[in-house]
Amino acid sequence: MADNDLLEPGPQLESSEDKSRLDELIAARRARRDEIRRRGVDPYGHRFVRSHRASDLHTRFDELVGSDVSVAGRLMAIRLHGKAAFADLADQSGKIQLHIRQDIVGEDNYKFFAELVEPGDFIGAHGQLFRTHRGEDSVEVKSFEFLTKALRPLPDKWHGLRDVETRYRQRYVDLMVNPAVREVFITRSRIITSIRRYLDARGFLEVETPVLLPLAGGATARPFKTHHNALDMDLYLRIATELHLKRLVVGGLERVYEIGRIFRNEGISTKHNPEFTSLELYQAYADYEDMMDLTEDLVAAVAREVLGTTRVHYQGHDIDLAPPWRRVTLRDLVLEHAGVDIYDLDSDDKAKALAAARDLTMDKPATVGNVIEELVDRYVEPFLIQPVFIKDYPIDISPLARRREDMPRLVYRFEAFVAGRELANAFSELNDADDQRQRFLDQLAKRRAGDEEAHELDEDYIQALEYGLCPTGGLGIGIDRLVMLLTDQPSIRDVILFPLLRPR
RNA sequence: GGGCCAUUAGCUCAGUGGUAGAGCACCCGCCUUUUAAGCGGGCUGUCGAAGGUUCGAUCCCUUCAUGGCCCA
Repeated sequence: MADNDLLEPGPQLESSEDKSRLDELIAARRARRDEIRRRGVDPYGHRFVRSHRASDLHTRFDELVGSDVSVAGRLMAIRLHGKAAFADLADQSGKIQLHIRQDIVGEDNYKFFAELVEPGDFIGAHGQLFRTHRGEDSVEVKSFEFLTKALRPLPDKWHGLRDVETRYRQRYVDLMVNPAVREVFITRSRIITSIRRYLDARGFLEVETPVLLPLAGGATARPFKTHHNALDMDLYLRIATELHLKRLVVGGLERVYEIGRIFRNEGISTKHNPEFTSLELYQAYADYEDMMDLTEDLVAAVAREVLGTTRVHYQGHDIDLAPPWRRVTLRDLVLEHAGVDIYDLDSDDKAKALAAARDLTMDKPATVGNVIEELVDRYVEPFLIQPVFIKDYPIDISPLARRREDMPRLVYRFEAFVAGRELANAFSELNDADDQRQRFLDQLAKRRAGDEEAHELDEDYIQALEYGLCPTGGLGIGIDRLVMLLTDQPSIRDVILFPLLRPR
């Protein structure tokens, strides 16, 4: 490369009267990119063969010191010292310091680096691993290749990017400058991999069921609506995978699961994003007690594999996910914390009276089930820090769960709570087609009474049950909440790469 | 849906009824083991948007936008 043709002073910019500071910074970087081209170097390189990742050079330093290594990444900082320079090179694994000496790389290359390479750019470097006087593992660069020019400046090297809105809107910037954020999403990926490994090892088959449906069922929620043009037909985005997965069990796939995106047309909060990821699994010949065993074992196994421990720290709480988890009936818990015996709530009128007496804020009709749920929200949830299974739910809020023979107003259903939040929901599946039809009809009645979230009647699902669904246990786990728990993140937006925001 | 808070340079943040500052980044110079490198010099703004009050508004008022927290 040529060593002449230095940049014009104050690179190329005449006046900045109608340009913002950012525009000037970008223009200056563009000018340096063009200068790189003039010197015969492609500012957008093609490939580079690495021998190691940055973190390898630290963890295997004793073994690698003195040998030649090749690393590539984004330059996060450059410290020029006259005829030598230090630079921090970041790849996904971490950072490694580069030392670039004019007497080693040559005057032309050194000038190229000092004048045209800046933080944000990608380079690949080759050289000998050593440790500086101050104890920093570094690569003494013998040669480097320019790989990609960054036209926009990086955020503050010390404070990083803090602005929450920018972090979500420009997650790529968040990821490049906030290593802890990167770590959360790497952990998220490992969690999901670990779940798959766990289930695959136990004979579960991963399947994919439709997202676009003529009717959205399987949960209590409002769906998103869309339209298919060729068929001129309204479609809904799924709000659960449940009904299709159980159809597969009817078909003879005895253990199935799906990890997939669910869409619910509801408010946004630190616990809710309109699209989120669920795990649902169904196991033939199992019941909800088996699902409890599976839930606690699965969560503990994932924690052990991903974190190396079942003891997690969540927002100031020390939580131990090791089985067995406490198992308690909903009745006992509500009695304990709210002083209400839900067995006495045998009519919607009584429920309504209780809601009024307790000043419960009901966003749904004050039915027995809804009032009990509200009692749990208000009086019980905040105390459920350690993992607990709450079992035996009211039938009217559990239209897909099998009825308890001994207490017909309850079903074989549990929810698992950890850190005050629902983590899992499971039941012994209702497999009596006629009972299921009646439950759907009851839901339709609720719909007519103004409950927009009540279930729709799914004729084809009933038909599937009529062919016979063997006794089956089913389980749903909110993946995002599990990730929040295992990464100690307070908001669901911190575990979703691109959370929904209003357009700018 | 309601309440509170925030929005100032590329980033992180101060600030005042009299037309705006710091650190980092950036630019110029010096510097061959630094690491928030250092030293010297320099540049940088639709103060979220629109109205209003005022001689004068980034500041006070209203509305709106976006985000955050809490409540529903």
